[in-house]
Order: sequence, then structure tokens, then C-alpha cells
Amino acid sequence: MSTPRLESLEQRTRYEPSEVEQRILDKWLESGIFHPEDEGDAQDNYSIVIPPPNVTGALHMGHALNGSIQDTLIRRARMQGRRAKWVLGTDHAGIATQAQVEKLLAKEGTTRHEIGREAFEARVWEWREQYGATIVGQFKRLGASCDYSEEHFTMDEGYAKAVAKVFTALYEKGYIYRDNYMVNWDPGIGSAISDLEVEDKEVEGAMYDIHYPFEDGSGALTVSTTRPETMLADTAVAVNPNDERFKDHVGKNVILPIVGRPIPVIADEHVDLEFGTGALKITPGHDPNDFEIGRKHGLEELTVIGFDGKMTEDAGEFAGLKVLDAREALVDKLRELGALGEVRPHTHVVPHSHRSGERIEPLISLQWFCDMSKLAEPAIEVVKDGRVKFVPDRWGRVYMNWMEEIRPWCVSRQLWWGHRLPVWYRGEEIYVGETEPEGDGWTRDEDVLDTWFSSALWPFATMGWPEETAQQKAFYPTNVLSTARDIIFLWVARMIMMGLEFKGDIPFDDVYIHSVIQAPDGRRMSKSLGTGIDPLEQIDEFGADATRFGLLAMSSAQDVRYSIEKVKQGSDLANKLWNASRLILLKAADVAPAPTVEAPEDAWILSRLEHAINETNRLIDEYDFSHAALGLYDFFFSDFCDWYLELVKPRLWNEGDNDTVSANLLYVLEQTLALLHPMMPFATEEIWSLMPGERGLLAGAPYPQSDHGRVNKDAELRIGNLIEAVTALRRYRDELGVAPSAGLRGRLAGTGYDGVEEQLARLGRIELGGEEESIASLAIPGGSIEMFTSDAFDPAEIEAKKLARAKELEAEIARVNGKLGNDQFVAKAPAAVVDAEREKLARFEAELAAL
RNA sequence: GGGCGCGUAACUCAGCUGGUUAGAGUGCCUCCCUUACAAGGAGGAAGUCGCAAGUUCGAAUCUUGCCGUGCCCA
Repeated sequence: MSTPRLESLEQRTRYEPSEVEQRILDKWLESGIFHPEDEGDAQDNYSIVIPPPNVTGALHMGHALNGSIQDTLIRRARMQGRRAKWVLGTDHAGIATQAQVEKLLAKEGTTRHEIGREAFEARVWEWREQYGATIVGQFKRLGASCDYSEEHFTMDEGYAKAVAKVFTALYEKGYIYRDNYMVNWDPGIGSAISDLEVEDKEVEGAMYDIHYPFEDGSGALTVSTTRPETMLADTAVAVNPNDERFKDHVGKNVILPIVGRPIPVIADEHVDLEFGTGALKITPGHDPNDFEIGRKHGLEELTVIGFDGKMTEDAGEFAGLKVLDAREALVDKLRELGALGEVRPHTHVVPHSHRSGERIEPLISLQWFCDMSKLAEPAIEVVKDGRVKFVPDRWGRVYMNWMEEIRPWCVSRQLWWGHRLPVWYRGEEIYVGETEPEGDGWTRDEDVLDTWFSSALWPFATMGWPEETAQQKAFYPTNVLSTARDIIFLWVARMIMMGLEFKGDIPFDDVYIHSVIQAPDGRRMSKSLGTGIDPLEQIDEFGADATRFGLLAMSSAQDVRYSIEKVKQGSDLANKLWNASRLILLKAADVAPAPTVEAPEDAWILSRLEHAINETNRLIDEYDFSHAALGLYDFFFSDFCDWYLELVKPRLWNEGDNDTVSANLLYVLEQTLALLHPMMPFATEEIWSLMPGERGLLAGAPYPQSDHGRVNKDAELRIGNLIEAVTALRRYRDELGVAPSAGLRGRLAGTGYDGVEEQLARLGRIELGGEEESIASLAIPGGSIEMFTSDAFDPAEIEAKKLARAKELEAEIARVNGKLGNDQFVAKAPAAVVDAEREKLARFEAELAAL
């Protein structure tokens, strides 16, 4: 044993993450252990692709939790001897990144339009060089064992080729097409966005009744609307065909007030009889439902609102006004004309952009769409037949519901940052291809693809597709995708569809949907409310291990509130590990770690260890990280520190004759460190390095394996009895207020304590033996301890205590008797349950009799 | 409107394929600086398991309804 090593242990009485983490991280990175060769087959290897974080982003709690989860899985697989690869990278986050750079330009007093597209793209790349590494560095601080030797980016050159190939292939199959269609127009960023980027919000507005007079002068039809300004583009009024009130009006024309245009009254099932007046104005150009109805009935699609969110020239006197201003002016005008009916306050939902926060303007525009229906079919199949498994499984049904009603995906974005569409135009000609078309006069489409279009290819584009690579053979399909539930549609679904279409195989076997970590107030963490908790601050304060442990321990099959107590529990565990290791390493003999039994507690701790190994492996297999983490916490604190270490101390102190116990202590410690390493890598690696003998990295050491031979029922029973008896003695002492220094005396009257009597006396702090008169009987498993008189306590208190216990017992006996007296119970309950009740009754009665 | 969750100790959560005296961490109370750790150790108090019906020999656990609460889809 080297002296500096022991000195270091001697002096460091507390585990200090800040002294350890950077040093350990460097060791790992230098060792190259996180980088597996592209060898073997994906079936034997283990791989995970990171859900690519936004390149503009910083680590938040969701990343920290998901990083902890993925790292636990990857590290365990690596220790199990599998080639384990965690593919790292970021996505280019079209809108978010463009917005960041535009902000920068604004500060410089310029705009992207002023500097031009090429210069703008250069600025974005520059920006990415500067800030793009932030989140990767943060994953390192967490201890994430990603393969840092490869860092992917959805805008990489090779990746761009994959994107162009996919777009072209889908176009050739007829899935991708260009169409004038209603899109969610976000005036804030000046682009169309997908349905998934739209969020409905409740808004206090008004319901306006407007009278549309019949062309033939026979009165008027009253419609109800929340958006009166769109009436300028109305091309019909619709009523339900079953609505008796309007039966005679269908086919007639009404005159649009202000505009003076005659429009038809049509019948459509879609109209809700109960809603408003029952007559619905139809504006195919500005409302998604009306758009559908319009297409069905062949109505004209007029536009009065422009892409800038202002009224167009076609809005006549309202041209140039912002939508909400136009609404006010138009309502005034209607009132003037006497066409305005009732106006009622009305709360309704209005779509808002998840990106810019502004109201979505549904507009018809020429965009590129991807028809998902054909792609969805096999993607539904693989989940239905269990090839792709969601955990928890209810998310599989959520996935299925969405997939079965999947709608076309608007994939073009009016942005400058992203994959430019591989589409060229020349007059009426359209060319779609992976490379520029031959010949002159072609101009490329200005738009870029939705970021998620490229992210959908992540599991294979990062592995070199469309080239055939060894990496794909070695690591595709991946084993699991771990992510938050709000990403299920955004890309879990799309990755599955694209994987099946282009790789002919699923991208991952399992989809683990982890908890959302809420703020302590039970709501989503919010930057604007200041309820966000920065994981890096937690790492600074408690260490990466504690933060990881805490997150894993608080995670669950449902959303959970952030609880700093769990993080503190993690830091307590790290410290406990450290100090128990100090005890062992400073006192143990210089022997090789090995399971070695010379006393009942040795067999017992090995049996408990076996249980911990089995449970930990089973729980991680089931993605139940909180029970895995907390189970190891209990094993270490309770079984190992509170009992085993206390039980073996006399043997350990016995210098010169402690080889056997040392070997066992070192062995159990070593196994525990290995078991815990995937969840708490830094502290375990540090302690591992301080253990005697030449040893490599714990990160590369074998993961503990089950060995049923170590289960020892007898030892479990015997030490279990001992623990109960010691606890009973301690309670007895405490309840009677016996000073710690005062001696208790008594006699053991019971069985099941062979070979542990000495331990019972020592830990229970009682002098056992002799034949004095018993003044109290302390029930313990297998019998009792008969207490002798002592001047350490007042006999009257013993009487009071006996009475209280007798009362408890009588209540229990009555309860058990009630059960056993019930013929139905005895007849119908399983024999084991009945026997257990009988045994219980006997035990209670014996204890009561002894009192 | 449809769907999915959740409601258990003061707090955060386990337990819920029905059957030990319903658990853990934190907090609280009492005691202890015992030579690994006082950011530690020992012991304790604390719960009509949201409410109501039902199924059952037996319900925190299964069914139904209600109340409260959160999310997703429309």
C-alpha cells in the first residue's frame, strides 16, 4: 500500500466533488473508454443516440435527467462488456438559432436582409462555432459518457446529403408535394410552422352577430363570429342541412355588408346547430375549417390578410391596418350600417405560435408538404406488434392515436438557416434532386426544411447514411431512445417512420418516456416566472453524482416535482461511500478482495449484496431508476454501514489477524462501487482508484453479476433476528431513559442467536448471563431477553411500559382473532395467509403472557 | 368535447397483478462529539390512504360515481 494514498484518505474527512470531478473526467477522456470501435453487430453491441439538444441551448433539468438516465444505461452496458456507444450531437434549431443571430445583427444596427443570405449564413456558422460547444461541455460536467470523439450536427455536410436524398426519394415516391394550402402562418418569424408548433391559448374576446341581408330582400341571415374582420373574404354562409330554421334559405344568396358581394347559402354537415345562430360564415382563405368546407364545395379562396399580419389591398378601406385594428374599424362600420347584431363577451381558444408567441394567422400559401399516411402504416405496425416498445406502455397508445390520424406535414420554412430545399425552378419546370440540375436558368427554392425533418434522420444520418458504414452495422438499430413525452410526435414518431422507410429497420427497440421535472410549485419550470432550477448550479453545490442520483431518485412513471432533498440524499450517499471506504481502506489488511466467510454476518452481507445486485439489474432493465437508486442507498446505508461495518469492527481492529474480514470488506465495497458506478460515476471511480492493487478504470470494470450461490437464508434469518433484538434493546434503553453509560443486565432466553450472542451484547449494550430474577421480559424473535434489576432506571416505568404494550397486543390479538373466527376467511383465504395469521396470534399471545 | 395521469405522515414521494402492525427521505421530539462520517449515529411521535357506494372472507390496492388537480388531443 502506498503511503501517499493512505495519507490522502486520512486527511480528506469529507467527500469533496469539486476536488474530484474534473480530474476523474480527464482520466476518462484520456483513456478513450467512451469511444468504441465500429465493430461487431448491433445485436450484441449497445447504443443510444442522444436526442439532439438545440445548438443554441443550455443544459436544463430535462437534459440533466435524461443525461443521467442514458448514462446509467450506457455505463452499465459498457461494464457488462458490451461495445457501448452513445452518439452525441446537436440539431441546428432553425428558428431559434436564426432568431439569436438576428438579435445580434439588430444590436449592430443591421438586418439579415441588408447583409444578404450568404453573409447571414456565415454569421450563423460563426455564432455556432462560438456558442455551440456550450451544451456539450455541460454534458461532460454531468459525467455523461458520450462518444465525444464524434460530435454530430444536423447541418454537417454529410448530414445534408442524407437530408437531400430523403427529400428527393420521398418526392419521387409522390409523398412530398407542393401545394397551395392553409398553413399556420407565424407573423412573428415570417414563416409557416407545423401543427405541432402551434399551441392553443384561451383568449377573452367577443362573439359578434352580423346580419347578412338576402339578395331578394326577404330579411336577413344572422351569423356569429369571433373574427368579424375576415368577413371581407367570406365566400359563403353555411347551415346544417338538418336545420329546419334555414331549410328554405339554402341555395339563396345573401349580400355581404360593406363589400356588397352576393354569396351563396350552402348546406354542410360540419355546421353545429347549437353554436351561435346556427349560420356560419365561410372564409376559406382565413380559417382552417372553412378552408376544408370551401374545398369541398368549390368555393373561391379570397385573401384579405397578408403575411405581414396586416390587411391587404383587397380589404379596401381597411387596407394596411393591423388585424385587430381592422376588426375595431370594421365593427364600427357595421354598426353604422345597422348590420351589427349582438356583441357578447366570449372566451375562445386562439392558436399561438410556440416559437414567437404571436397569434397564428391561418393563411393559404404555396408550401411543400409531406403526406405521412403511407409512412405511418409500418410505423404503427412495429409498435402494435411490440418490435418497438414504449415504457411506460401507455405512451404507445398516445403514439398510436396520433399516428392513426396523422395529417400532412408542412415541411417548408421561410427561413435562411437550415437545409435549403433541394428544389429548383425554371419557368413552369420543377426539378427535385440531390444535386443541382444541368443547364442554365434554374433558380433554387428560397425555403429551408423544418428542423425536425432533418432530426428525423438522426439515428442513421449520424452513422454515415446514405453511405454504407461499419458504424451502422455495429450500432443500428439503437437499443433505446430516452426522451420526454412532448417529443413523441415531434420526432420519436418521425424517427420510426424514417428509419423504417430508409433503413428498412426500426431506429430503436425501446422508447423510454421519462418524467417531466416540475418546479417545486407543481408547475412546469418557467424562465419567465423564475421557477427554473439550473442543473449546473446543483452540480456546483452538491456535485454531479448527487445531482444525478437525486434526479434518478425523484424520477418516476409520471411527472414529479423537483425535490432538493433527493439531491441531498445523493450527496449524503457520496459522502457515506467516501467515509466507509476510508474506514475500510485505512484499516484493512493488504489482501486481495474476495468473498470470504468466517462469521455469520459475512455470509449475511454477501446474501444481501446478491439481493442488491439482482434488484439493481432488474430495475435498470425495467427503466425503474428511482427504485434502483434508492435501493442501493438503502443497501449501503443500512445493511452495509449500519450493520455490517458495526458487526465486523472488532475483527477489523484486530490488526495482524484481520485478513479474512478484510478480504470480504474489500470485496463487498468493490462490488458496491461497481453497482453504483453507472449512477454515481465520479465518487465511485475516485474511491476505486484509492483501493489497493493495480486496477484500471472502474468505468471499464465488470458489472456485478448475480450468483445465487451467495443467497444464505440461514444467515439472513440469524442476522435479521440479531438486528431486531438489538433494535428492541436500544428502544428499551431509550424509552426508559437509561443513560448511555449505564449498564443493562439480563439473560437471553430464546433460540436463533448461535454465534451472534456476543454481537447482541455488544451492539445492544447489555451484559448477558446469570440467573437473577427477571423484572421485565423483552420480546425478541425466537424468545425474549429477561431483564435484571438495575439502578439505571425506575421499576415503575417498566410497569407503565408493560401496560402500554399489553394494550397494543390485546388490540392486535382481537383483530387477528376476528379474522380467524371468521369461517369464510379460514375457508377461502390461501392456507399460507391463514397460517401466517395463526402464527402471529401465537406470537402475540406468548408476548402478552410473558408480560 | 375526447383521452391520459395524479390525490397516501407537516413536505416530496414509494406501495396499488387484493392478504405482515401502510413505508422512505426531509422536517419535528429525545438522547449521543462511541477512534469512517455531527452534512454523523441511536430511538421516537406522526397517516379515518380525496369522498361515497359496490365486488370480496378480506380493499390504499379492483369497479362505478363524485370532488379536487395536472397534462395531451380536438
